[in-house]
Amino acid sequence: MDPQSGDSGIGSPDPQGVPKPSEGKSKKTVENHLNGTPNHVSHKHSSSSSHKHHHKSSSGDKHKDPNRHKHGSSGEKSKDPNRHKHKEHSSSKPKDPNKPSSGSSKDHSSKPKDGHHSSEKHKHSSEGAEKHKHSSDGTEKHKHSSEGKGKSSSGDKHKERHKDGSSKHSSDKHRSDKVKKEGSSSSSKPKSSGDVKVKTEPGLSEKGASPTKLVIKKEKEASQPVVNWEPQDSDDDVPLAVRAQGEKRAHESDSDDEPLAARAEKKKIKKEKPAEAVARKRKAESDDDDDKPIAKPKPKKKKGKEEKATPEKGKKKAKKEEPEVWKWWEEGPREEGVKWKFLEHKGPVFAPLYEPLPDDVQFLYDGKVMKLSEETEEVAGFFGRMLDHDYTTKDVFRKNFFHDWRKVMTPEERKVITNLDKCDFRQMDVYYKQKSEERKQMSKEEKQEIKKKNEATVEEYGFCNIDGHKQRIGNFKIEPPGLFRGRGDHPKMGMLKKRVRPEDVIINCSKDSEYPEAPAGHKWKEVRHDNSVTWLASWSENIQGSIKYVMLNATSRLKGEKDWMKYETARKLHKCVDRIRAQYREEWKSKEMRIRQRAVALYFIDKLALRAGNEKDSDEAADTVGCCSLRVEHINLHREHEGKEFVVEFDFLGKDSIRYHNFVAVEKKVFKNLQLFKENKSDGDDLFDRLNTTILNKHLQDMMEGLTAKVFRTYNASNTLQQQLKLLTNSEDSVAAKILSYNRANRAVAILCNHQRSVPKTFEKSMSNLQAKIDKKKEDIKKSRKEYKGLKADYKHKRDAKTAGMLERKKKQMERLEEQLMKLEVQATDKEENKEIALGTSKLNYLDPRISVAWCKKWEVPVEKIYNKTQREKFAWAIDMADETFEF
DNA sequence: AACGAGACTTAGTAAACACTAG
DNA sequence: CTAGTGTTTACTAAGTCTCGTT
Repeated sequence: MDPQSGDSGIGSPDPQGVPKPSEGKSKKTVENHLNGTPNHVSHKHSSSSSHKHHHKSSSGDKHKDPNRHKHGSSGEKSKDPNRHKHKEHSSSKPKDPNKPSSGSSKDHSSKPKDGHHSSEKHKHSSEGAEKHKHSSDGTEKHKHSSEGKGKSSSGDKHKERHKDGSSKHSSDKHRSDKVKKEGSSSSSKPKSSGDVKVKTEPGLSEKGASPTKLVIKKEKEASQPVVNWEPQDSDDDVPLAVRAQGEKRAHESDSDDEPLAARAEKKKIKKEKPAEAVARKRKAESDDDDDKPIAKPKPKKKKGKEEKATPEKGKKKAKKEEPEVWKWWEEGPREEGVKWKFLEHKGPVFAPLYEPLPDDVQFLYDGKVMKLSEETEEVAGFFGRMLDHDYTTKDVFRKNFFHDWRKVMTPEERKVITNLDKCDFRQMDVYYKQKSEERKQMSKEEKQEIKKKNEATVEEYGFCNIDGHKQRIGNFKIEPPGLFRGRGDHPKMGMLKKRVRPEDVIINCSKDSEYPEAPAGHKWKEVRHDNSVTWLASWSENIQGSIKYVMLNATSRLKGEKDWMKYETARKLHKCVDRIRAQYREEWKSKEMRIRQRAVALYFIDKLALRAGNEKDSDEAADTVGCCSLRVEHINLHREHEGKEFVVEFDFLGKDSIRYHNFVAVEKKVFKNLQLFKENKSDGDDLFDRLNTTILNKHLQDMMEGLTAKVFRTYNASNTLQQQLKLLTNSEDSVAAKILSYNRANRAVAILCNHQRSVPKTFEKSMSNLQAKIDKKKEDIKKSRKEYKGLKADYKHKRDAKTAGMLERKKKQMERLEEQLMKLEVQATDKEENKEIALGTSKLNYLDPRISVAWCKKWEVPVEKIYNKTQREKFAWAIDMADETFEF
């Protein structure tokens, strides 16, 4: 049946072990989601850990390796024969479609198979032929190989990709895995392989892991020092700083003239999108009339009034934030394409200006003190403050940084400073560390004061008035300057992220609102009134040239409504997924290569919850892929693996350079198709050369309105949660045990979606603390039990009321202790299972909150146990509308 | 079709904060 | 109250997908 066999699959995981992939056994095959999932985990994690180790070891623990995922790539980069095929490779291995990776062969145990493939291919002569033909014509895509030198063609593309030639991982990574596997196989992640987490392995897994994690580290720090809008500047410094908020009205400013209407006009043309349709379906009854009114509140209004939207809640007012509770979900649909009718805000808050270093903090060049100009010093400080980060030792990072740093130097400085190796930033590093230490040591009062100031800033800039309601803005602070640190092996790491000025910022608000005022002495780049978009301000960033936006917070109606629609679309898919699955299975047999590729890719997206995989430019970002952009080197075919037939091994870096490594048993037709897709191609060539996300999404759109590749992730994630909850929840369990079940269901989803996290730095420690607590509790119980026995014996003799009372009390105590013990144990299990899996992402972005709310209501688990305050705010709509009968 | 800009969602980590045990 | 921990929030990079152009 269905590939997914999800159902069955689902069931399979045993309640407890569910998450645990440990049992990868049979299920894996089937399942997909569930079982399959687990697999990933194991692999992935393990792998990851291994990688990590790498780093760590190599790089030195402390710093985290910026590239965590990169695997050993960092320095060595060994060239992975395979990967780069572009260039040299091409020549080298031109043809061997099958085993392109000669070198790697060892890694790919599958080699033999390849041979098969070829033969097979012949078999499917028809197909083969077709393919060839395509290839020939398919020039567009670099088709490769077809002819001998195909390589070259392919080469080009790839070339560009990894320009540096360093290939990343592939081989390395494999290697590492292997190692790990062999070595401590178990240790890594247990999962699928059946072993259960062997945590024990101190060597690799644990230790390694944690450090590894660290490795990750990010670029963030760069900006850090920045600080917040703290006290100091408050008023003066600030030209940029917004605080000036004066009183005057800038509005008249410029462009505004364009009639709002006009703008709206142009945009609105679009047709309604699915989501919208859904939307409307929801509450047909309510009409928009009411919103209308709100819409054009008078310009001035300000906060006070907003509450009114929902009369009822107005009450608490004074107290905390707004009375909130504006039940926007009970209102009728908005006019489509129009995101707001009225929008007023105070504009973004800029990063504080640079504060020059005190004179005693010096920069040395070639051992000699050198006074830098302000800007040069500022940029030097960005580098200096991250000195203990591993990436300041990376060539790419250093090179990019130095290049950009020189650009801000004065001619004289540029003349002198020609070698980064001769720069000594250590005093800056020390200085900034000291400053942050001081901040930590501040007295309570001082901290209090800062906090107050921050709150005032939030109160002033953190909210906007949209259609008469006061709503929180998500990111009203503009990103401070610093050194860019992309994730993974990013070609631009170390580049200078420039300071954003008001002149770079476009403000979006109602024409009839009070316009935000640019900081004193500055002007906005533009003030526009586009109500077809949701952003309040935007600017373009200098590293990738992309646009950054100031948008509303997740609790806002704009975001909430969209989120709700997202789940409605997924539920819609639920209704026709069988049909879609049947179709793509049928298409595996299609005569047309492009149809088969599309069908196989869709199968992966559905079964494994892979991301769509848009194409990306390798000069601009790390080399990562998704389903449609998988390359030949990312999958290995194993006719047989660990007792299963037709196993596809995935090993690639996905979003954020997180590794995805999984062994998946697939159906024979899929396997055969993959062999064909790989034929005559070498590493670096696209696996699905006749497919891209546009084609795929277009096809999906035809099958269901509003359907795109990512809907499958949402659907499978939510569906898995619902099924797992059904499976794992025991009515007799205590609330704590039920929560564990919930977390396990959540975990199954996180594994499916490959949501990883680094092992918390303090994991080992906190785990052993927990264990100690458990041991102690056990001791207590033993003691208590003994005492109880003693009392009992006593009572036998005395039979007096007093002893009876004591006996009773003792008994109660024992029970209490046992319960506490159980709770601790549950906690320990949960923690261990969650070591390197991040539940947050799926909870926040993939799981229909109504499923969780319904579950809570059904089992009488307080929602607070599942969602914290922020989450409850974000999912207020679901909490309010779902009852225990909700079905996804 | 291929591109590129634009808009918005999804993602993991570090900083900030809250909480607890000592 | 302090230090150590666990949790939440801030931050911003990295995806997806749409749309208008060429």
